Amino acid sequence: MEYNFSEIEKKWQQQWTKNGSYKVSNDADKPKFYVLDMFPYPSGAGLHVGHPLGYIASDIYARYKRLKGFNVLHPMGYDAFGLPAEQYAIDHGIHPAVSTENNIKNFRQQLDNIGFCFDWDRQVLTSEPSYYKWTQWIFLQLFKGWYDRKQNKAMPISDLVQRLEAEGNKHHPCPGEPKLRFTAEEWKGFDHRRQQEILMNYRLAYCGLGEVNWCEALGTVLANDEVVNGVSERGGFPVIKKKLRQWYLRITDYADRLLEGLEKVDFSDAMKEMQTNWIGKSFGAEVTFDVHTPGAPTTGNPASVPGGPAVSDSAANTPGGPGAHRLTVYTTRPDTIFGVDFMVVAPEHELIEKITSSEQRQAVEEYIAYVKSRSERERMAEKKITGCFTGAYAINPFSGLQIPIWISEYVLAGYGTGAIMAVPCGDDRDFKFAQHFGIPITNIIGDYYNGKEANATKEAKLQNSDFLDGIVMKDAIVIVINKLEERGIGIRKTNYRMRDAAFSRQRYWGEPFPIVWQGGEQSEVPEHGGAQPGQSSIATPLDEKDLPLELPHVEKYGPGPEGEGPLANVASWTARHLETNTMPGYAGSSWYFLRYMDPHNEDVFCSRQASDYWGQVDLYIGGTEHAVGHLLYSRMWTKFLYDLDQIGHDEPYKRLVNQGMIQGSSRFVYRVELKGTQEVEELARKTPVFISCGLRAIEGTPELHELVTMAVRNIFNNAAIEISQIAYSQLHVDVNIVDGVELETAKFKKWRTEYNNAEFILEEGKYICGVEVEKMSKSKFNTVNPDDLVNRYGADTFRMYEMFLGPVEQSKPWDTKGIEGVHRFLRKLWRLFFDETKGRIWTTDKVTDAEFKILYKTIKKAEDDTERFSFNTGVSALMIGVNELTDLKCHKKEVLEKLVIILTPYAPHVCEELWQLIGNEGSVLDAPYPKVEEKYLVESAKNYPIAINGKTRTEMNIALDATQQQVEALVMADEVVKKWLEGGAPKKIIYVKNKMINVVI
RNA sequence: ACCUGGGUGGCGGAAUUGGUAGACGCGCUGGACUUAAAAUCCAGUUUCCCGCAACGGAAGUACGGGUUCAACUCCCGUCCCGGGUACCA
Repeated sequence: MEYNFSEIEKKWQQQWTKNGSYKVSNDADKPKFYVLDMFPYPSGAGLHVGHPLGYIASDIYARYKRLKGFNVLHPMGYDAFGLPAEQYAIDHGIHPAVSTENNIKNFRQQLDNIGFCFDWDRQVLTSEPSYYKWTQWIFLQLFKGWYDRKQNKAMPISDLVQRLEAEGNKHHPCPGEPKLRFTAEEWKGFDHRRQQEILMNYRLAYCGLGEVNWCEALGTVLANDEVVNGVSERGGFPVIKKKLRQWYLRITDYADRLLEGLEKVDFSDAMKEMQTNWIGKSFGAEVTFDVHTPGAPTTGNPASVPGGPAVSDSAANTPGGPGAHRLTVYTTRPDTIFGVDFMVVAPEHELIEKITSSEQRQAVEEYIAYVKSRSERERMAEKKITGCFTGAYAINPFSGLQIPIWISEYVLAGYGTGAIMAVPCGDDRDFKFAQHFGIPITNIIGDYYNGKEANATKEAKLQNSDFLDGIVMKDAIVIVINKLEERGIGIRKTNYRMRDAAFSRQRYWGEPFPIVWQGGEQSEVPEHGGAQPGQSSIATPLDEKDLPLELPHVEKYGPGPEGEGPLANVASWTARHLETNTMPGYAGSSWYFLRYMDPHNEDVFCSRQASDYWGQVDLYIGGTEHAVGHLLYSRMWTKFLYDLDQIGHDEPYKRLVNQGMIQGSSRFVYRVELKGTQEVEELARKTPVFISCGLRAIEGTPELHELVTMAVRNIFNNAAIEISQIAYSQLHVDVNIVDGVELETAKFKKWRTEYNNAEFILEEGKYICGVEVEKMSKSKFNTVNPDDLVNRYGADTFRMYEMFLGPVEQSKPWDTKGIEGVHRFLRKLWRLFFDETKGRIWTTDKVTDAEFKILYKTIKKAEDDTERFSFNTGVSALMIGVNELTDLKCHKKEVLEKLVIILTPYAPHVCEELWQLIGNEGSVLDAPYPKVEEKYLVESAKNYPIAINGKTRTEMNIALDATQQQVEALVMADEVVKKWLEGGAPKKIIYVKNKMINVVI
């Protein structure tokens, strides 16, 4: 009787489906456990071996918890809206709904092959109207909500309106326009339009202007990814920044709660760190500097600046006439105010054109043009220091000194005020900038500054700092802030690096906004960036009973006339004045974990009963690439729904485990490009010549030239061939036609018609490919399809091998080779029960202590490893167990059936089969997880390693209850130890019970 | 550039709390079984040195320092690779 995996797996997959083995009920007397995977985007490329890694891990854990007696929810679905399907539609004319459906069918087939325990009755699809109805509904609640900072929670906007009517906005300043103040009377005096304008600036989902990458030639907005070297990736057309009306989520209102929430969830420290840094909460001050441009009239003595509005960075309402400008910076280190040697403003800063001196104007304009040609990504990644002096000076409010104002791309417009005060002795980037441009550096920290690099210490006693001299920096911070506030030239300020989340896309394949623009044309975008977009129209929510607002069918996916989304071209849509933007990819994924709990509910997004039963996701598995996007958004939505009392918990995920990426291991061939006579080049064009990787290493040498010449003469059978120059190009080759690193040349010739008559320059008779570890991707020909492996080795082997590859949380390159070993393990397990010739060999004989010891040792290790997600060592423990039982020729049912149970989460099919074959009733899926009997594991002695000065020299078997004295006596009597001591006495003997012994001499 | 993770044999990796570095598996080498192959089983496999051999010695966890009786593990610095950096998902 052989281990026939394909029959077994087919049989049990059918059986489990038939029996509804994976259906999950919303009420059970068992404790609940919710295991969730980050659902996939159903890409056209299908699954590669990297996808299932996390799913297998979660599947093992879900099955393990089920064996442990939990009611386990383990659902799956698809994040089905997104850019690739739309791009595919543009390229191939296939509607995204159609390609998405096909892709999902394919995904499902592939997933089913692997034998997951998903409850498919609960599948969610974000692109289904029955699902996005509720995405739209939640959006409407956000639109109709505002954040009450007094109560620290979201409230309905109607509640705000009542307050504004009663008391104006003095207790609830407007987050979108902090300086706006009005009384109840003023509020009542505003017309409807103005009131709506103001409310927009309170809403949690609001409209504003945002900069996008605009490509005129493609007539579309591009993602940062799609912009390379300042031009579009497709076509290489110029890309500029353009302001468009956008929707935003006011996630910044939740910044503090998103930070606090991290304390009560079980995420990795790295993950918490990343989110914390992303939110980037900092404390400091905004400081306003007067600006003076030589050649223009100035405001005179800084001390005489009138109180007025404390902070303003615009000249418009600054008294003092033309030329009187002010620059506001944000700093976390106001204590260094006397060390400010220059100011830097972002190239986008609106003050630049007003303050630039006539001498510097041309240089500034050139610099700004240069910055515009660079993508955001490049600006950040640039090591090179660039900048330009504006010709203007800021006046240090304390010293009265003139400080040059520079522009540089390392200051970003979106952070703080878009301007900084630079303190080169205390900040590394400022230091490098000062050095590069020869700006003199003021030392305010004495010996802490060595003149060679900046020192960001807060411990130094300040020098050259007037009234701060002698004060330790960290104490000076608050002194300066108080002084700033006293004099009305600054305020204390908490700043967040995180910005509000852009929530609209000028695309087709996403959720439509349930918004109608009333009283005007929504496409009117003010030319000069006025505070309010679409001034003549008012965003009005659709009635909730009219949801879902279904995405209309379109034939073309091009952008609208003003760069709006494709919906702007749909006459019926624009006739109703519906919003033409759609929601971004992360909308649907921000709450899908709730829908799984109650997927078919038509009355609410998820009943309170269901969400109270399932509560938080107990285990969430997904990649770190979502660390700051999806995870923050979904955490915010959860908190919002909690504020509205729609759900009873305010953190979606109790525990998060990040699976690593499985990287592709790419293979390369090297095509030789010959330069020589026309005849040679012609020949080489018709007959591509490839050189083996190892030979290529001697590139440029005469040896290579000779080698290639000889080879080419040989190939073309023409001894007269002369080659003037050799180059080669590195090309990806499909990993599936490479055996290890050796190219299967016959398959290669068939791979592409142009290679049909390829010739090879071999090393030692083989063509060796180049190797590089890269992201797994179709275009790199390094993807490995799980289906092939499942067909060849079975799902159980595949599952175990993916786990055996290494720690789930670690990224590692894929290598198919080792899969044989895991397959051998399962066959070896099978042979504990059945013999090929003899058939059944399992018995009901009495189990020996030695056999029990192996069993319980294995259970203990496997359970422990499964519990802590160390699946690779778990598999290893199971292998060791089977090896040892095989060595003892143990075929006893009592041992084997317990082994089968603990293996079930990893290899469910073969375990179910064996479970039945040894005569058990019911399914192994619900078998009780065996308890470890510790009595078989008790040891009385240990083989201690004996180290001399920390280096292991010998071993000794010593009783575990030995005392220090006993151990010392035994050790001193040992021959090896004596030899090392050479008659002397040891300085010390260190004895760590159950660990080791170290003799120090 | 910034944030974050990683670097251990020919390869994937193990070493859970500072305590025998290389578990388990792949590959490779040799052997057994077989007409042969597959399958299976046995032995060996970090590098270098000495030696007939057993035993033995030295080095060794990216690199350079440090702490400690003891460091893959902790600290300081450097290099390299992956992920993220706000419109890929």
